[in-house]
Amino acid sequence: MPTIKDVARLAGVTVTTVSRVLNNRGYISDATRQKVYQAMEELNYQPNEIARSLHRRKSKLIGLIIPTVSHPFFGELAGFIEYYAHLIGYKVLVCNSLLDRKKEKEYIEMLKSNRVDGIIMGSHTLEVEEYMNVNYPIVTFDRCISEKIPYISSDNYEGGKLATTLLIQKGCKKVAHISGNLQLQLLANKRSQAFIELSKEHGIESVIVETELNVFDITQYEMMIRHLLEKHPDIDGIFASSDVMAAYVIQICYFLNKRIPEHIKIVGYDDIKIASLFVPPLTTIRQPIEEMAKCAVELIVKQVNKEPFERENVFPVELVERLTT
Amino acid sequence: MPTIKDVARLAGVTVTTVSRVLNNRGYISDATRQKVYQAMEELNYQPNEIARSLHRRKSKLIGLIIPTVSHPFFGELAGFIEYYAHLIGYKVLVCNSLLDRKKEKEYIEMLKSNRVDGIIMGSHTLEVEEYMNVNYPIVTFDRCISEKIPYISSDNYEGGKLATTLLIQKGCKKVAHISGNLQLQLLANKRSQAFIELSKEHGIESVIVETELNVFDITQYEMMIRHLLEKHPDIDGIFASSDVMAAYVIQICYFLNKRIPEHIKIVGYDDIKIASLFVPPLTTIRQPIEEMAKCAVELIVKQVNKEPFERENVFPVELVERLTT
DNA sequence: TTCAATATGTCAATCGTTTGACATAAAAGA
DNA sequence: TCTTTTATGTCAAACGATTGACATATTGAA
Repeated sequence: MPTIKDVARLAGVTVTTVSRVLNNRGYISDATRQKVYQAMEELNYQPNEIARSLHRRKSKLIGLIIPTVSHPFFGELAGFIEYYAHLIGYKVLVCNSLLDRKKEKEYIEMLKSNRVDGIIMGSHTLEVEEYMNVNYPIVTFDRCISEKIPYISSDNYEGGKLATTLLIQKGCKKVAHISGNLQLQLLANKRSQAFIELSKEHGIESVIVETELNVFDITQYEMMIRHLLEKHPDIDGIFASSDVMAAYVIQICYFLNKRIPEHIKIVGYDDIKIASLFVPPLTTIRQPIEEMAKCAVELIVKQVNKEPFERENVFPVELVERLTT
Repeated sequence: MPTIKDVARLAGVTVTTVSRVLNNRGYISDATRQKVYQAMEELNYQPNEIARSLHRRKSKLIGLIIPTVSHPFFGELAGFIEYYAHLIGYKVLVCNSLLDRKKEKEYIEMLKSNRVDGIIMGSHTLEVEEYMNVNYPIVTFDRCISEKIPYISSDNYEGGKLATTLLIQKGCKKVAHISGNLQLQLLANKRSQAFIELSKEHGIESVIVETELNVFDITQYEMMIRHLLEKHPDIDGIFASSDVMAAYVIQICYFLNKRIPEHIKIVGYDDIKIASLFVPPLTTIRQPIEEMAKCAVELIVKQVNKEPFERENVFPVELVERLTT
């Protein structure tokens, strides 16, 4: 691989000059600039970003830790994060924690070693204290870690409220909620909180089942939902805390010959792309994933540049009514 | 951030010694080793991987270029690639080309600048020649670029054959195929080729519609499929070249009151996780995504280590029969 | 006692780039 | 003509780690 020296030699100038054209600083005549460009072209020269990073002590790298990019919600989130990062010259190092505490910790260490400029945390199995000595620009999804660390979330309470209210309005007499893991101190728990409060407020019978940690044990999900519907055959409304979860519900209802929305109504959460392709198309609470992703990148950049930023970034949620309610 | 010098100072040894314990080379007494570890602990020291990369001229970075991680197939692929890369100490830089030629080129340049150890290409809008001066370990998904570059694909012809044969066996009289973009020189085109040959061989009427490049124009897909089914209302079997595409088909059939599988049978391709959650659950051709991802990482590593490797890596495909046929 | 193995230190180059300080020379403006 | 401005060069340190060559000192074993 050619270095800046090779370029300098070929262009008949010094490395200082090459560096000057590379970084647009100091005086450079057009003639020299052209010579240098030509030499770079000829050698197929690419400045070594590693050396640059080392020197300027900025890697232009953002670390992204999520449960897994293969989950549609996080996949879309990661896609947008990478999109907005790329727009401003940042690269994204994707880390799939699989909600494994050990991996999550390893990844944080790894990202620190690689001197990423910031970390976006969308996976939260670690204790709050563990973040204390991460003296990095950091942004959190759906979890409030400390006074200093900014977080991003959708308006979870409002989302839970919209979902629950819709079910009640549509005439449900007994509603169920499939929540995420409530042990983790996630802001998403407010969805469940809203569900509980609203159904109580309206005097509607309600039941909650909680999801285990291991996100992708398909048969386990099936069992759980099946069990729920068999134990409470009179459930006529379900608020699932994610669209993927709602997909399970829809399918099980199909096998149980419960017609949607006649016998049972379903509301999801997230509004991932494929939710509109379910049969029937899923009514869900839309999180503005793109805006949230953009915000995450901006929050990292602001911290890098030592600009002021908002700590609380709660995004409005929207009820997208399709055909499951 | 503390450096190796700070550690040396605190431990009362030289940087050479610290480096020796860090890299496990030369003689080191247990006592010194402990002192050094303690100093590292105390300072919360993380060796600077950027400096290391610069010196050893290996970044332990793999670049992954795909259309977008938010597409379920590529999301799952990316997830597994990251998983296997992480197992052996590699990190993954994810690049979403959005099938934009310019972005794809930019990303290749960027990855070269960042001196990634290898590139996994899953997005192919570029001309073959453009790859010529990528003198990197490289692996390709579903495209054969040159004599030297290894590629990975599923047994596309066999997949197309299995799908088409199944439709015919199940009694379809007029079958349709929704292909990807056939201009791109992808190996996936063999799915279409098999479809054409098999339906002709069995004397079955067939029709093909081709997908445009812009992957995610939802309404466009809908229009296309709707148009297809309206123009040919007697189609009773569809082979979609991806599960996502099949999801569109299923939904449109639902709206058109075509019952699946009674009136029309559908086969997808990929077997993404969510395909089993469709209603009805999708019959599809399974690509062994995990094995393919593992292979991609291994092929990069083998090239990095200058070990011999296979150029053609075609993975067997499996018919997963669910309820749409 | 002597030799080898073990343990650590010293020194400096290297990876590829940036940058500051300074020198020099040509071109341009007053 | 004299002074700026512009254009380039020279030199060397810095970023943070690795490594080879060599020196020295302490062990322990023969």
